[in-house]
Amino acid sequence: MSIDALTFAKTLADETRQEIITHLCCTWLSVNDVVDKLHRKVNQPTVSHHLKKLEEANLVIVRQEGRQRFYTLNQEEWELCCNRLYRKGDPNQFKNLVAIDTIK
Amino acid sequence: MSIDALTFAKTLADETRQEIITHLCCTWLSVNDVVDKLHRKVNQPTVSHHLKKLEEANLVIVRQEGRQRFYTLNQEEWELCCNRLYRKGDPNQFKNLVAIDTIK
DNA sequence: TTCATATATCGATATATATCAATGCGATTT
DNA sequence: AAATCGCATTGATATATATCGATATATGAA
Repeated sequence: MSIDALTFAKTLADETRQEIITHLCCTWLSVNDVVDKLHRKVNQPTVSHHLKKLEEANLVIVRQEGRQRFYTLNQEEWELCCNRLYRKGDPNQFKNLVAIDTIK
Repeated sequence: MSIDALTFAKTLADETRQEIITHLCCTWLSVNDVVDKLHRKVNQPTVSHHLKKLEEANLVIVRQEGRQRFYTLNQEEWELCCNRLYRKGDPNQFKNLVAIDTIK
């Protein structure tokens, strides 16, 4: 099930999470990899917190391997959410805002 | 000048504002019109607050008429922001996240 | 001028959440 | 078994902001 536009927006509404997303496109990174990518501006628990939020929003996929957890962007979900925000020429495009959690 | 992805997300990350947006597509509404559309779930100062946020994000256009102010969705800006979040098949699409305020 | 209307602003409050240090927990290594 | 590593969770704190009542302001009406 796909998340609604409000959850999508709330998940994106944080600078650290946006930065994390930019690093998770087309790659699998462990939690500590992400911490490094952020140049240690934030600590590991903070990264864990954000990854959890992203996972709850279905915007990342997780793969456990030994004692590491690898994350990558869920591009399908990303595309779904973005397309729901805007479809060119569709007069009903804004009906999908706010309270849509019944899609797919 | 167009807003960056973080401002866009933060502006959308509120249920009341999303509801307001759905009512401002293709119509001009006064502040009190919006209050009515929201079935008075929130009061006029709250609506004023949200409209100001939307105006600061360049997501609405304002037209003053007498003692009323009419708002409508800025569809160009909306399209710009959405397209910046996702462009199918563009491997660089996520470079536009986080800190883009230099566009146009 | 006085009154009413439309909206913005202010001050206060409540709620959400980002962040970190400390710690817990499971998996691997020695 | 003991130590270590990777990550999650917890508890505490700080900050952001949504909301409202009260009030200010500006415009139009009487």
